[in-house]
Amino acid sequence: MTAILAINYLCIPVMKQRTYSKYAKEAALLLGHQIKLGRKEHNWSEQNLADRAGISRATLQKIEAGEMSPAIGLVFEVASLVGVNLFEQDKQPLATSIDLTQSKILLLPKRIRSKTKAVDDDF
Amino acid sequence: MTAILAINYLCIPVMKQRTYSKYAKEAALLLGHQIKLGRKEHNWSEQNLADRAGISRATLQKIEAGEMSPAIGLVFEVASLVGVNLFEQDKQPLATSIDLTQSKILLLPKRIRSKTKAVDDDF
DNA sequence: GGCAGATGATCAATATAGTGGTCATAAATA
DNA sequence: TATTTATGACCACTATATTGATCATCTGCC
Repeated sequence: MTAILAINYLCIPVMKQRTYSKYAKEAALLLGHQIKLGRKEHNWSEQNLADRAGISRATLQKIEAGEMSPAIGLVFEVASLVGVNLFEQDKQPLATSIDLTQSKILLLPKRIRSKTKAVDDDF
Repeated sequence: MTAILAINYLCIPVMKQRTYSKYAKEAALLLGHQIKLGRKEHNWSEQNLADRAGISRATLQKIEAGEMSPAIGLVFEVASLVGVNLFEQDKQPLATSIDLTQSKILLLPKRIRSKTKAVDDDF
């Protein structure tokens, strides 16, 4: 019994332990904090906002804590509910920026051909 | 044989079919397009960028397509790799904005008490 | 034209996120 | 102060994301 539990504990949870850049972690943390602030400004409890977004309170807590695991759709949905501005560049509607970016993509070649063979072509 | 397949198709995949606001969907789409643009400007192939980020090419394709399911940590990590500016407000380092937001949160009451009992206290 | 590499798409297997539930504790209101 | 509600934290279960692989089809480059 104890042996089996030990085996489970030691062997089963082989996690990948992904790492993130400092910038990515800070961005998620900032977004989470802004959402928490926005929620409080609306005078909404965690449960209230979670219901509005159609997610569980546990997930909302992860989002507000700036964790990296929640789905980006859930995070953006909550952010939009509390009025956090994603991409507030130039006060344009997002659709305009989408078109602009898309047109820039179309100017570039459809496929990228790497001249070298390795993965270290930046310096 | 055919009957079993029909049962599987009709009954097993009972999806929740989550809905998202237009704003959230547009934000994800814009971010995905900006990442794709950034990747091409670096002359990186999908596989190349996926390797740098430590994710699979399939996941990167979802991210660039602006899908809502990828984890926010993966999206932000890829965005930082290609140089997309999350939260470019005021050219401040993100840490400064984090502190600023945190201090605003601390000014508000620690717990929110809703006066009404229902979920419709906004108008 | 020919080809090596890039992209689009799909799948089964597995890792992990999301949920509903619960508990203890903190703190706003009466 | 008493009470009611919000928050923080945890758990097992289920749904879903992520992976690695594969295949077909394109496309930049020689």
